[in-house]
Amino acid sequence: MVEFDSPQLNTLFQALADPTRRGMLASLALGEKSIGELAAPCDMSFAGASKHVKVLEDAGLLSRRKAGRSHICTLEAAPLAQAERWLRQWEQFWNQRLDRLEALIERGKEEKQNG
Amino acid sequence: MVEFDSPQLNTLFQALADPTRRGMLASLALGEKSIGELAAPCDMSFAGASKHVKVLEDAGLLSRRKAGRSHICTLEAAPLAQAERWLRQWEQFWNQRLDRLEALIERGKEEKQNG
DNA sequence: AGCAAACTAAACCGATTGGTTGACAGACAT
DNA sequence: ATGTCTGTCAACCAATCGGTTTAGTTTGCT
Repeated sequence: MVEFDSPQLNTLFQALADPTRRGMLASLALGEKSIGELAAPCDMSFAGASKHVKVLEDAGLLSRRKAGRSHICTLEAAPLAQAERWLRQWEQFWNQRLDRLEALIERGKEEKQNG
Repeated sequence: MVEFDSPQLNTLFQALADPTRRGMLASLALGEKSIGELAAPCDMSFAGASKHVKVLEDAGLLSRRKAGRSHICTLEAAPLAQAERWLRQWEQFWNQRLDRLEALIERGKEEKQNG
């Protein structure tokens, strides 16, 4: 059966459930960023944004290295890939449903034409 | 740019962040289930499990119909597909990283041979 | 040495979460 | 009619979350 009791997935999905953090990931996809650069567009205190960064780090979604007094963050995509793999388990299921829906629509058209 | 400020994704990932709820989804993938059937393996009060079902329902992940005194739940895969689509945005990014990693490993091998 | 910049840590706050129990409602059986 | 089964709702609780402010640390600048 499908594996669902995974602390990894807990923290991962939890981290992804916040728009501020998803925004940070999107920003990181364009290249490495310091905490300050990640925090700038966030419309909240610096410390607040820094906590979001920590959540992402704890979820394994970013790594950081120190460069002078700045902390440079890099997107770590592996956990995203894991989440995607988990979601893909349902692909067959929802394709079936879509096929059924399509068939239903098709049948509706025919009835309209014939009736 | 990537779209990240989506209330849909907030509730969706939030709903997926709990192992009890992921377990319910897995159970639902095998077929329709009553609330009682979903709650049975949950090791918590009936009302507690019922609240989890409601979270999944609010996230659009399941729909229910009443049959006598039972509520029958059906998995709704569309939101899962949406989440998967969102995650797939990073596919190119992490493939790049994997390629770079692979190149690094390859270079390591060569150096071992030549040095 | 002294000050500013880039962060983290800790204490605090209100709102939400995940769970409980107990009371209630609707549908079925006798 | 009474009781039972399935499920919701409301109240409550501790813990976590998302945010703040204040203080402290490390690094760089002059």
